Amino acid sequence: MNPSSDSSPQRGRRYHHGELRAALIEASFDLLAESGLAAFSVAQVARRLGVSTAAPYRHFPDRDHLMAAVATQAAAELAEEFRQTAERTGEDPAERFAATAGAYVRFVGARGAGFNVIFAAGPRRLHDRALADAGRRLMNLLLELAQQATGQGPEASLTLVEQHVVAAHGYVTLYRDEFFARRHNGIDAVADLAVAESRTLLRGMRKAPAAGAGHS
Amino acid sequence: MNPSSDSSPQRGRRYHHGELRAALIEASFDLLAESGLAAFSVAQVARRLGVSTAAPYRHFPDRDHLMAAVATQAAAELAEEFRQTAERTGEDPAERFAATAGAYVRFVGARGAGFNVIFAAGPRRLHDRALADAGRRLMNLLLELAQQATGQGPEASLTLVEQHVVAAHGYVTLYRDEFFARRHNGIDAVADLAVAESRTLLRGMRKAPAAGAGHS
DNA sequence: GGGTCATGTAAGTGGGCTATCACTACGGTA
DNA sequence: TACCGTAGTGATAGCCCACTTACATGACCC
Repeated sequence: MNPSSDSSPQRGRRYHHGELRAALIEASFDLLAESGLAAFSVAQVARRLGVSTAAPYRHFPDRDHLMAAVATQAAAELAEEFRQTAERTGEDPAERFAATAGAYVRFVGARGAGFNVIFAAGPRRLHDRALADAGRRLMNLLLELAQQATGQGPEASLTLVEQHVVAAHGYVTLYRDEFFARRHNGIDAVADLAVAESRTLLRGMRKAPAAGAGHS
Repeated sequence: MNPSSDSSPQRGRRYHHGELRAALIEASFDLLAESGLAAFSVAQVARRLGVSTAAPYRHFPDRDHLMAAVATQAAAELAEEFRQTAERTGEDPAERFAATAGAYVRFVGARGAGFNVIFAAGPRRLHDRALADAGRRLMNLLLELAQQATGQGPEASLTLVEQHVVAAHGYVTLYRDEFFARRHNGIDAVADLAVAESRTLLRGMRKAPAAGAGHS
């Protein structure tokens, strides 16, 4: 009887997992994708890997440090996703920018982690340098794509990025809450809605580029 | 020693609270506003009222029924808020519609409950008639305002409502996650952003009214 | 004044969570 | 081959939660 056949671990690992740190982060993504941020727990992640609930604390001092590691990786993956999506989309800068909204929705659908995790309060309190840098790089990438789309400076483009991000994130969260249950089924349909919204935003902005928030 | 001076209850109530059901709903709003949906618990609500943790179960069979009552009231209050906001805003139907985005952000900031609560999975499983009706009325009101703003039929207007709602809700959630911490402080600034986004959406839609989600 | 019943309390059950502690298995190296 | 440090285990403390049960209170009605 090969021990690899009796339970969860692949390659017959028995006592030492070997790459538990990386496995914890990966399992965290799975848990987030399946159950959401509210249901996330260190114990669940450990159980999912078939390892004792104390094991994660060999690799992360506490829950927030694990979350920060997940968030940092999410930011990096998301940036790469945006880059590839823009590349794949073609030459039109407006379409390249809009396409990232769809990429965001699909990414969060598949990985469970988005801006809510990357900018979450817990990990943020740690002042984790790697996480802060990854978050900044992600936003800068979007800002760059937005500037190409608008042909305008960082100031006006930042407004567009915010609107874009907020809308995409709104679609994801309301999708998870089953707000769209009846009308649109499947993450791809919602991703298309987010892209459409981004296009609309850009059109509306071109029509009145000086529109800001400024009154009240 | 007057008993009214030793603890929380006003008017010297001792054993019977008298209007605990309504008080539980009201305290739930406070808790949601302060700590968010993830931190909501029946025990916290009870403690906040200075009442035993078993007391709520005299009025609600379980947690989800309390949440459903809160959600129903939130939907009704929100509808009233939208109506008053539109009224107060003036004659321009586009502005009347856009203004509801700001009202939504401010309402969720103050009361802690929005579409995430109204359409949450838990209460929805109860098939609560009052909640379902209140949610429908809320969406119909928005749809009506949107039709006046676009001058178009329900189909195209429904898309606008979705975009509008998603954006407003996105602003609220990312505001709570302190996404805007640096640039914009205060719920009013974020509310203005949501209004601006709604205006932009409407402009963009007028420019290309046939834009749907349709490709994938 | 006495009974009744809705509405409250105290105490407890069973469960999940974070995190710690003493201990153990194993891989690599002298 | 002996041993040592890394990376696991199991048990446990301390906390919070949802919900239940038996009992206490007091408002209202006769």
